[in-house]
Amino acid sequence: MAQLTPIRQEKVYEAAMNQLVSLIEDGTFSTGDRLPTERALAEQLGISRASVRQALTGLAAMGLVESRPGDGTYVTERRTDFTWRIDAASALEILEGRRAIESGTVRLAAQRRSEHELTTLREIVGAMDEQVDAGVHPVDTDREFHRAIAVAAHNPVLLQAMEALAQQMSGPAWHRIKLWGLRGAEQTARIQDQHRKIFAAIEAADADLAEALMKAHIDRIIDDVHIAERNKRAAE
Amino acid sequence: MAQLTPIRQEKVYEAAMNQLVSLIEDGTFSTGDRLPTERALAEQLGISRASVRQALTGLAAMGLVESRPGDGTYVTERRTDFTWRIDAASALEILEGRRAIESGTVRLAAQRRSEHELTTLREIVGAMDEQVDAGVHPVDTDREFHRAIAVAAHNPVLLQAMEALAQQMSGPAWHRIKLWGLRGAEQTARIQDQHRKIFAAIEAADADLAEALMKAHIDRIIDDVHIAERNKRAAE
DNA sequence: TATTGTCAATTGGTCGGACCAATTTTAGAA
DNA sequence: TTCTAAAATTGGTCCGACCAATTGACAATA
Repeated sequence: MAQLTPIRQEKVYEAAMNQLVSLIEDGTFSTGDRLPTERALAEQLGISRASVRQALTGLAAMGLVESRPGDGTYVTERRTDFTWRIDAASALEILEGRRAIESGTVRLAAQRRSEHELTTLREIVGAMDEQVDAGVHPVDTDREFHRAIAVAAHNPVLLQAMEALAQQMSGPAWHRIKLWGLRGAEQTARIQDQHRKIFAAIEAADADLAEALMKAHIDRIIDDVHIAERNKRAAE
Repeated sequence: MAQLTPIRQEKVYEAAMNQLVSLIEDGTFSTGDRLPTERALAEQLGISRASVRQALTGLAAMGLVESRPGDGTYVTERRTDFTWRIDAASALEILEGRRAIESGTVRLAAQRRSEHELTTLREIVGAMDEQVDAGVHPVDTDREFHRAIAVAAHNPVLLQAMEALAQQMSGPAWHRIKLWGLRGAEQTARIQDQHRKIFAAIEAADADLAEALMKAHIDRIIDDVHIAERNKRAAE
């Protein structure tokens, strides 16, 4: 006997849902747009408002649309950026956050980096080399380096977390650390050496090594901060 | 100036949805079970049948339940051809973020936890034990556990990062992951065992062990999501 | 002028009731 | 006992009504 497949009767509200999803996906209704009113949709689709509401409820549950009473129904903004509300924190607390986030980030970067991203990183390391040789502190380039790693990790969550922290690293507390801690040709050379090793580990796709190096890198900075705090207290 | 947050009025069908989701996630209604009839739910919840249907439509759109005319509404069995669209990817991204953040958090918690925080954690683990023994899935308690660890880490940056991620873990994909990714007495027992070991490491102030255990814990969940996704594709 | 208050129109949210179609159960007929 | 047809149950759809929130127009007020 032939294999019979059960007839699947498409429900009205499912049909409406599919139609609306198509219109949203092909851009007829773009993110932020307001959909026609429920009553208008009901009329245009030739179905009852109850069915329209079922369809919209489904879309809302999937996170595709959002309804506001008295206003209308809107296509949800595809928010890649969720709010990392990070209150002003001490330099140490931020560094501890970076230690966690960046050690996970560099691990993924070592596994996923593309050739192009590898080239970018190589260029950044080279640029830092030049600046160090010229006796300049590669502050901005350093930030670029860490950001490029986050990009290479191909994870927007971690990338945004890093950027949120980077933004915090411009407060007064952070400024003082640069003055007291990260001065001196010797420290600069040390940091640059760590950068080179981290890049090498990423290039070699050695995730464990890259993670360990990044932890050591930030741990050293944390130590510097501790020393800076101590010097500061002593100076007072 | 004080920060004002817009008042968000919970709609009736959303409240019903949340209540049903909870009951499904903690196993009161298990996979394959038949829910009460719409009319019964309407009466028990004290709302109209229309609102009940909205809630059920939402759950159906998330792939949590399935309705059959003339029969009833059932908690979805493992495979359904309903699209679990975009969200699987973002779920993995969030889990990767958690892996990084929580492994750093638990390390600090092991070093800094106070006696009081230790007591809190012990109580949470105990509560989870009871729930597991009672055959209930400790969904909320699990969240409490992870949050308590972040509190014990004494780092507001990491705590806020964790809460930001926790807030993201409420989309449709997550309900499905909880439903048929982390289901089964076996998996529940495994997870609870991991929780106990993590707590023990924190209690013993063994930061390295705690970090390793937390990574393994989340890696297993990531594996589960991969498996669930693979099952999904295989069923299509 | 600029702010505040008022009112009407619009829109989504909720409700109750009604009927249909599919399914299951029941009761009756063979 | 077995089969069949009616009845009860259940989800699917529709209608009409009212509520509550929002908006915009316009008057009132400082």
